[in-house]
Amino acid sequence: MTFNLNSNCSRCGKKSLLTDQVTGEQFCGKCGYVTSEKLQASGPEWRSFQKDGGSDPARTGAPSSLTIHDMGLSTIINPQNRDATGKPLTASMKSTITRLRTWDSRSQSSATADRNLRQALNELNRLKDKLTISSSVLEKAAYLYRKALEKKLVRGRSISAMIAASLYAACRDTETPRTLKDIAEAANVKRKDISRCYRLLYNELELKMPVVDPIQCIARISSKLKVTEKIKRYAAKILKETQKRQESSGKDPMGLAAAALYFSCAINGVSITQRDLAEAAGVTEVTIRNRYKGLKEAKILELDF
DNA sequence: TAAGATAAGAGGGACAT
DNA sequence: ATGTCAGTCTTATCTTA
Repeated sequence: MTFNLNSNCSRCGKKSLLTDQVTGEQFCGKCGYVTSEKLQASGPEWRSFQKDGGSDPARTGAPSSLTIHDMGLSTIINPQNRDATGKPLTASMKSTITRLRTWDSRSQSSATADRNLRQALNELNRLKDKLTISSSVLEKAAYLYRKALEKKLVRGRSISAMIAASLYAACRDTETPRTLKDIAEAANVKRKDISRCYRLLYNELELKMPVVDPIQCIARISSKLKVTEKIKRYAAKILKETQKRQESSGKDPMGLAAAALYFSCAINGVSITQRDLAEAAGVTEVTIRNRYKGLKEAKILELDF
């Protein structure tokens, strides 16, 4: 969308004519009067992505036109539901993009920001497949990244670290149990970098995150192991008790859940090695032992549920 | 072989300077 | 802003049952 300061609105007379980049309509920003429905051929050539394999950055933009103040480089998100390689988007990505288009049409995004966003969304799409993320979480992640972009938080940081951090934040917010480690492995970015970006998002966007519930983690760990419902329920009871006694603050929720499961197995006569449990939970055996020791010292294990 | 113990090192929060 | 401190978690190695 761009200002056309040379002409006046023929209804209200104000110099506030705007051009819709998609339809080419000219309308007045003050009174809404549409002055021209003629399609001006200044729309971007989206073909360039699909034809050239998308690797040439010089060909990613629209053809510039001097008739518009920004030379036609103000962008919209590609109205075709295809990714940068020309493949159709998945259904969940489609809804994400649809929402972003709405945002996009309302803000004057720069070409670089748009390119950045597109690259990030590509990465996000990749992560979704690796981590099996639901579409609502995905949208949240895209939204957060968008906010980060607006606040210029991405400058000087890697796109993949930032989009991974956005995804992690979205998972935290929706109580989807994914650890920093999970995401770091999927994104091929160091855990430390993602965590730094996450903290940045957390502070700058003033996010309020619910604390990770270890009970949620039980399901996640036991899905990788074959564990009966009974054992899961027992482990959940242990965790509820530790939460009640404030034994759980500051501890890795995955470690807590793993220790509770370990004990639950022991009580129910199921033998399971700390090693397998540690692997499924993504923590070390030492951590499980420490949490287990903590449970013993708190006498939680002496309770009869 | 599984589990426990110990030690060194990393990263981040709280708090003071 | 910067440094220190206590607490957590990880990695590695050794010991114990």
